[in-house]
Amino acid sequence: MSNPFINKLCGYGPLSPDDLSWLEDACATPRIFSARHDLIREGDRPGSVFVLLDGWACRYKLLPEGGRQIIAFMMPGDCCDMRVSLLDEMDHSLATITSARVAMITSTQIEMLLLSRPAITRALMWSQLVDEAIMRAWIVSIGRRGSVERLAHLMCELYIRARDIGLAKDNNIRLPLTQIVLGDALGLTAVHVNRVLRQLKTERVMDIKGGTLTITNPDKLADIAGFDGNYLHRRLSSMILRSTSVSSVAGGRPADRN
Amino acid sequence: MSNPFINKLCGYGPLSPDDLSWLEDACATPRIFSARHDLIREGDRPGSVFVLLDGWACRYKLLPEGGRQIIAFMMPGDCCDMRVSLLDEMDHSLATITSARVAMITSTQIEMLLLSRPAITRALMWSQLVDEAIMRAWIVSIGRRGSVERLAHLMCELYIRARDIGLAKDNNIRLPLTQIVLGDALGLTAVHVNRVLRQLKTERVMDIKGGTLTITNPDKLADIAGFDGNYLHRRLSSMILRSTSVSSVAGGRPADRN
DNA sequence: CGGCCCCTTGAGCTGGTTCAAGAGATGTGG
DNA sequence: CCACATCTCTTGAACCAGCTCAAGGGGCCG
Repeated sequence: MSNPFINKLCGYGPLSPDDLSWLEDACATPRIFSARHDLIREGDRPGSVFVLLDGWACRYKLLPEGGRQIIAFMMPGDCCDMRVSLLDEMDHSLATITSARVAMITSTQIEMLLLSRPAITRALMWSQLVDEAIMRAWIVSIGRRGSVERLAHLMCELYIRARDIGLAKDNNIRLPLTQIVLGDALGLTAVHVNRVLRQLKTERVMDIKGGTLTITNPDKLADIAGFDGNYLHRRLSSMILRSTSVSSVAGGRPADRN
Repeated sequence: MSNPFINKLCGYGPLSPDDLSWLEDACATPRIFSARHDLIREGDRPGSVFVLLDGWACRYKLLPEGGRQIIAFMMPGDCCDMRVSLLDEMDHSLATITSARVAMITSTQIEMLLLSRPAITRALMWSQLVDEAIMRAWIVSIGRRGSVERLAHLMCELYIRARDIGLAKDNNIRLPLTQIVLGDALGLTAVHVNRVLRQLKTERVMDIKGGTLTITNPDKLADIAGFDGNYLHRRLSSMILRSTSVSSVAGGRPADRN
């Protein structure tokens, strides 16, 4: 069985056979967690780096009043920041969404990696840069996009990411996210997520049914979202979803809004 | 004149005299930029790492429809991610807010740093982890907090950060942000920012006047914001603003919202 | 079979937006 | 040093996107 984490890192730069076997070893004894299980909580001392080998997970924070905001989705191959072990306290939590297979790399292994495995370190840096770029995109979405655009944008992101790790068939991906979870990620109510989904379904743009996302009209979806995938910094794969309408932005205008 | 960047890094771990002089050199020839000047734009190829020595700056993204979302504020001592030079294309822009003195460290210098200056590298990692934590906090704020809490939370963040670099006198900090800029950061309209500010002023919590933020009632501000500063991962300074109401969250509850 | 989520839909409410217009600021050139 | 132009701030009034509350239906698991 291939390791999605290793596949992903390979996409970010060439790794030696030594590197590969180091990674194999590090992932050799994954643990299985059930769905909706906290891997680590805000306030905990970070022990090891989590690498998601199978299933879905998310980072989230809870609010005093009881609300939850999801900060990132993790899918197979994703891992949490390799530098977390520097911190003495987690500032957010990590939980599975589905049941999941996760490898845990100890901080001593990470230390070793940083010292003696520059190629892996570099690949991990890439992967972290992408994760950060995704967070920036979330801030923009939540801050400035309406609910339809926002949901469309997230679907574009998740579709491309799933596609890049070989999880897309036709225009389908597995998307085991309830409307509640989507709401917590998008800063919306589950009720409103439901209405937005219905609208997009009615307009023959996309549909989520039975844990599967089907993108009926990719161009229209990307157009609604104002999606420009450059922030995902994929080097490899060609992209199906490409924005037709947004390219003009890149051109740029001065910093005139102030 | 002391270098706020070096001061900040020193706060994250001990640096040798060699490290210090390396940093001095790297910052030796800063450039001055006028206010509201783009340092680098989305789509540009990143050339060097920007280190803000004086003034304020921000990261932002523009939307197709013309809106702007600010993603982060930078104050003296802050720098952009040292790994950006890995990327072939910026996914966001960087602009000054006030006139600013900024050092530019070339990617070759960064390469050298990564190879031969582990203590600096480590300190930079810390600083990046904090920047990421701040982004997470922004996602939570924008996604789940009402406008008053949201603005209060941002003010707590900026106050603490300014304070930690010695820019606070009493309960004042310089805050050269227009209501438009605040709106672009908070995902709100300038008009509504104005109303929120008026409310907080009327309630004797805080006030922004003439480019200066005055926190009249720190406890109440932190309370409104639901502010818990742990995410800023300060090791050093004691904290004036501490949340009285939020500690219960850390305790935790299972991942039961799904 | 029963219970518990999750999804779905409706109706009314509200926080924040939009539009508009006037009053400070701030800066710039003569 | 004044006059003018251009921002920014402020306030009001109407509107609307998304929320809240509520209630029924469907699917999955024990």
